[in-house]
Amino acid sequence: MNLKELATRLGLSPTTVSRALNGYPEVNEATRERVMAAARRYNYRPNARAIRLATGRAMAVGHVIPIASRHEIVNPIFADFIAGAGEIYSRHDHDLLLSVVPDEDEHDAYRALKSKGNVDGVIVHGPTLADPRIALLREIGMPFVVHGRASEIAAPYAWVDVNNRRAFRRATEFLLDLGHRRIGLVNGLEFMDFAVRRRRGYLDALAARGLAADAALMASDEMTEVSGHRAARRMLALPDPPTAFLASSMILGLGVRRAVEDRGMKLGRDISVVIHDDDLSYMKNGEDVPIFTATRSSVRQAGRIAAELLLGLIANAKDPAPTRLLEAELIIGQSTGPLPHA
Amino acid sequence: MNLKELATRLGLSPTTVSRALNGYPEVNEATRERVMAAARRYNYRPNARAIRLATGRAMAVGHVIPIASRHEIVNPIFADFIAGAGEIYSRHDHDLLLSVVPDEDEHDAYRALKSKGNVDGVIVHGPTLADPRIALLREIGMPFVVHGRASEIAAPYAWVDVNNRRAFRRATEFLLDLGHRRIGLVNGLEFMDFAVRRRRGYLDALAARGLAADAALMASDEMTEVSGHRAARRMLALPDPPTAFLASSMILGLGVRRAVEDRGMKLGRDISVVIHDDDLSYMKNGEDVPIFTATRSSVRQAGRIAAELLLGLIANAKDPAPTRLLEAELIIGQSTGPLPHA
DNA sequence: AGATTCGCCCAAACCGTTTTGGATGCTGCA
DNA sequence: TGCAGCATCCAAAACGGTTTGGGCGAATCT
Repeated sequence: MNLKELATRLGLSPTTVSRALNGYPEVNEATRERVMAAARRYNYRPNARAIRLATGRAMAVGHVIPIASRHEIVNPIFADFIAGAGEIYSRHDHDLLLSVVPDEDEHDAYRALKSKGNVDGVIVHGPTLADPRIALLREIGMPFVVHGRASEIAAPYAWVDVNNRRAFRRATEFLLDLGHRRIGLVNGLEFMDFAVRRRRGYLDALAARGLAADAALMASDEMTEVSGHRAARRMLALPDPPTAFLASSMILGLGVRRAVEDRGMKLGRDISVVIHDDDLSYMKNGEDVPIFTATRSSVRQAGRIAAELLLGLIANAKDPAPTRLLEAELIIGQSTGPLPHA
Repeated sequence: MNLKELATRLGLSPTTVSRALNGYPEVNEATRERVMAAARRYNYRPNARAIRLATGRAMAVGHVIPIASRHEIVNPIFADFIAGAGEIYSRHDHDLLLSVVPDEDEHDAYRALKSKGNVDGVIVHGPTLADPRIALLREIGMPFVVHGRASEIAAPYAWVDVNNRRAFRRATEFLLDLGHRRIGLVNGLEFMDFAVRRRRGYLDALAARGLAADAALMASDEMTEVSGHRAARRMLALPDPPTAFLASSMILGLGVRRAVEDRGMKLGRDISVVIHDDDLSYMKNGEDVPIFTATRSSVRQAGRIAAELLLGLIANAKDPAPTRLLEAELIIGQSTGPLPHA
């Protein structure tokens, strides 16, 4: 069942039927009803391929997820971010196109997306400090919103980000207030922008109290349970080990906890840990009382916001690039306590 | 730059250019070279929207991910499965369309996908025992591959699944061989097919040794850290607590571990735990020596296989439904040990 | 009453490809 | 020489919608 057939069945022209269905004003309300009814009756749904060709719009947005060829890690926050974004897309009748590409092919992927015309815009995930994708997308004229920021890029662009620096500054201050002086930072890879901001927040807090940073207490690696464990174990074996940790994710935090418990110590009593909690649906930080003290910011909500900004940008590309800075809340859980006196 | 313009620039008809680019034999090899060169030079890429309309194929496959409205949990294995599948799709020039829908709208979502024609086939995730989507998809004539199976559906359909029953039987036998007699099962929701099969495997092993199952030692809930913790805590508080656990996922296992350590016990010494390990990239089960003893099967690999089967099915829809049963390997880690004598 | 506007509808062009059904000229063979 | 066969190319018709640019009668204005 297509437009033409529906039109002949109704004794109308395709033009009128199209207009009736799309809510144009120049069609009699009675015939509109008639058309609507017939469409429902014959279960007519306009062919998406034809619409896309006719309108020149893809009615779709792309998410390119690069797979690093060395360490093939899929970002675990991805699922929740996409769930949030997808919610918005389907509400606006847009499709979500996922492109999984080896990271060396990423630029080609964006160019192809543009010239083949199968998306109207893209979300950029996991920006680095001077992420080259931003310049590329501007160059090829593809609307985009970055999830995160790229500190070293001055020109304006659209983004949604958590205030990572402030969050980690507050978290560090919280630990300092509890009396901790040796605080280990278990961070993500520091060519990622968010990781750099978090370290900066941590250093800010130390500096504000006149404390020197110790390179041995700062780890930067992939955000897996295993690497969290490795980093914490190393630090705990130091002659002057940390009494508290700051971990960049729940998963890293789980690794830290394992390292702590391997040494027969107890979280929240012997060792304090604060994590950043992305509020992942499958990785909830406890039920009523949080497992970990955490800086929390829902990545799903970030996905929703990013999607909304992008759709807005697609609708009128001339708008100035929108930005949105989300504040993380500090929630107190069972994993922190005052510095135990030795 | 489009076909027509490229054609006039070359002094050829669109027909010939199209054929040259698509490798049809009825075009002179010299002119083909010329066309190819020009296409590269002008960076011409055929418009995907037009191709789709002209060929009637969507060149895309859909993944519908239902969001349960009550518990809004995104399946954490999703990211890795999709990464695997996406790898195959991009190799075959297909797009991956993600549809995030509230689960009560899922049927509509499939129908819409079909009648709007924006995919050629779909992957069905997380089948239940008598999953209604299978009948629906067959009815509307949409090629599909199920990730998992639906035990109560007799008619043939395409699927990729792990041998969950055998995996859990082996895991249980492994614990029994270590001397454990009270083994707690921390399972997923048992309207999910995989969860039922796993319980069956567990029960098989018990029955084979003439052991009675104890309902108090079987939990079934969402697969989150928190619910793993809750289930294990409850069981450990029993008058006759388990000495070993079988957990349906790494994340559940982490919850179990927390419950064990909450009671001051040590994994692998006081309490044994075997998990099912989906080999998620961000949740590796240790590096050289596995953290958990586990039945392992890569969900990413399953994604690759499912994608390949689906593309095959799309290419010739008349083929009999392909199926693939993957065996999990049992890997021995640090989380299991002989029954400590009381 | 005649001119103008308005409400409603339609024919045809268009989007950018693929595909159908020839057309043309050259080669080879009887 | 005549004709079939082949290699190579092309015009035009799809694909299924949207959009442009009217057309036509009835209502409104002057």
